[in-house]
Amino acid sequence: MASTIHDVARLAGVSAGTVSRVLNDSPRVDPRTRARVLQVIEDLDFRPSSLARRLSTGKTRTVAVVSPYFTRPSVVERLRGIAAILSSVDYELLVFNVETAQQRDHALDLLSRGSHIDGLLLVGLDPSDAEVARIERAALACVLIDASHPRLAAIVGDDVSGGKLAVRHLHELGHRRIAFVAEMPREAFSKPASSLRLRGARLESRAAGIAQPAEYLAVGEQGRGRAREMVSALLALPVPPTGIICTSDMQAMGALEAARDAGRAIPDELSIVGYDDLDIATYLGLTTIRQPLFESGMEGARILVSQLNGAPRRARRRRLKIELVRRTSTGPRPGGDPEPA
Amino acid sequence: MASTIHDVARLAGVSAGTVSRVLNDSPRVDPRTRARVLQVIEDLDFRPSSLARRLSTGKTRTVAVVSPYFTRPSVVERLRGIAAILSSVDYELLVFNVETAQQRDHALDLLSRGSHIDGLLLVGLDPSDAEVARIERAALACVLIDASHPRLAAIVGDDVSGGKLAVRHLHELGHRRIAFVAEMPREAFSKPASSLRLRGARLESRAAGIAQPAEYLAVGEQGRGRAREMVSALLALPVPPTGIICTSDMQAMGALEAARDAGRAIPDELSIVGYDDLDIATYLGLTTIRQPLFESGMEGARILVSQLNGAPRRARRRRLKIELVRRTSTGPRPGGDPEPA
DNA sequence: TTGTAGGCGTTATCAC
DNA sequence: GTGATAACGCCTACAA
Repeated sequence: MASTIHDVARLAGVSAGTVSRVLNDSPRVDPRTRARVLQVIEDLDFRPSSLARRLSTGKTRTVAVVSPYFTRPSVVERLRGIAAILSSVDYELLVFNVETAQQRDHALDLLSRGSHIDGLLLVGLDPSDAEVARIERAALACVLIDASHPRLAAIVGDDVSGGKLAVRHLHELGHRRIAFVAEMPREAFSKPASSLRLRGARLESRAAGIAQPAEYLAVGEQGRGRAREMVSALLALPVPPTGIICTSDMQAMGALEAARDAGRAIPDELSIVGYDDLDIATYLGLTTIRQPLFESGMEGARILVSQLNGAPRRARRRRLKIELVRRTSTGPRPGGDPEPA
Repeated sequence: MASTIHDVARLAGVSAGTVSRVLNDSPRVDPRTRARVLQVIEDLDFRPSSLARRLSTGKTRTVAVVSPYFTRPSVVERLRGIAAILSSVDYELLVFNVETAQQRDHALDLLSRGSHIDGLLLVGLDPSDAEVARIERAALACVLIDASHPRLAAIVGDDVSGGKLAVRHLHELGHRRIAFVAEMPREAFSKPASSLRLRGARLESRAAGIAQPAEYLAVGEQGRGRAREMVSALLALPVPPTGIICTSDMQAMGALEAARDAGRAIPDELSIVGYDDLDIATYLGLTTIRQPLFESGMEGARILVSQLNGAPRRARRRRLKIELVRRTSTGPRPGGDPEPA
């Protein structure tokens, strides 16, 4: 049905090779033949089969991105950055959403062997050594976003600093009773950024001489619902925290709900800090740690493309800047005067 | 570098054809040869090149989805439904995010000719007759989601009914001064669902004898920010509306912000209705029209796959049920007693 | 400048 | 059952 390069050749009275040269605008072709060929191409509405071309050249101009829960707002934003870059340089984008360990393995296996992609972008997903070995064997370019591995290039947020920033902010506002709400997905696809943020928070707490009682640490599945439960429990404590630091904005939303449930005024009775600075954060007036999600996607894609263009595949770790965005969900510690430790 | 079917053949002492038969588990192959071949495949960690296979069979097991603004929450949810079905039947998913008319044309052109996909899913995007012709010529299966065309299968929400439902709800609560906030994207990719919802709303208004002054209709770009502006203007009117119907939850968020800005209590002084029932709607307590986004994606993908499996490609329009979800953003008309028209 | 021939890695149609 | 052989549609030496 669809016409081939041979049809064009025949109608233009040239050989298939010549048509191919026109297609790839090789310099060595007579202007008049070129014109003739182009005319026939136009008439036939002919487009070369990208499949055949790929097989022949070994280049697919396709990259795959695999990510757990690609539906999460933070991931979507990264995906958007990736798509923006790729479409600008005319690469196609294959997406794999993985929600179970099995899907994860399947996708990675498929991609590192099927040889129908040039590059791989892993977001929020730490590959195993064996997987990295296969990726290298397949000569695939690969960049990690919000994940890491010693042999691969990676884009990460500065999560430890982010955690520190959050604590410092509350500390400066006079808070001494600070609780943490962290996420620990059921399926651990990566050493969660969450734990790094938590680590930063604890480091800063220690440095500032803030006590960290065990009951002030709540860890649970990601998402608003679970966070709401956990924060409700925190607020029901005999000595509840005056500040709560969440490792994501979604969790912070849950915290806001819990505060509302418990009748705690924000920020007069309770301060809440989120992480990500999603779009809704401005709506919520949420004080949060902003990390450049869109940019992380762009940057990861850029590096991948440069590797695809022949740049050396160094295992460099690029750490993106974060910053605290102060809004109205945080305020001075209730009570007025400093609290005895 | 990577091994081919011939390497396997050689090492197993058979012909490539036989290896191929083993790969596609054809019945007519001696159990012992099969075992031998499988062993070699294992040893070599061999996987057939999907590219070569595709070229040879003409089937790619890949479908593309193209959508404007695939980053919008409602689209993401649909995408998730699509991905769920496709991965379950082992199809790969190529995504095209289009944000300009040019990208849109480019994507459609590319896909309908490159012949490297089996099917096409268009979400929120009405193809032109010419485009449909090309799609048919390329023998591509194609299903529309939240869009329509006389010659293609489509999944749509019952937008007209949704608009009616919203008006009926406010009417029953006693409201007589009802304003509409609709979205009109800068680039019109499809006859926006928004306008259908609006139509339903107007029909119901007329039926209920509700006046529809021109100043009660605000149309602007999608998104929270613009809606906030438009609603602020509505609230500043000499005779402001007591109820506002938005054609999306994002706009409803903007409306809530505007109400907050203007110091209007929700729902005591102002009722607001959204559309979509996004995840945040529960957080906001937003009364809204729920449409099954995830299901629409699944259903669209299902139909596409069935077509790919040989089902007839009928241009059937499947209309998904919607329902009103009542929450706390709507209440009785302020003032108590009925208003003189 | 252009044509020819071989190859990319499979599958499919024949014979044997 | 299994092995040649010819597609699939393009690219790219190598020749001419």
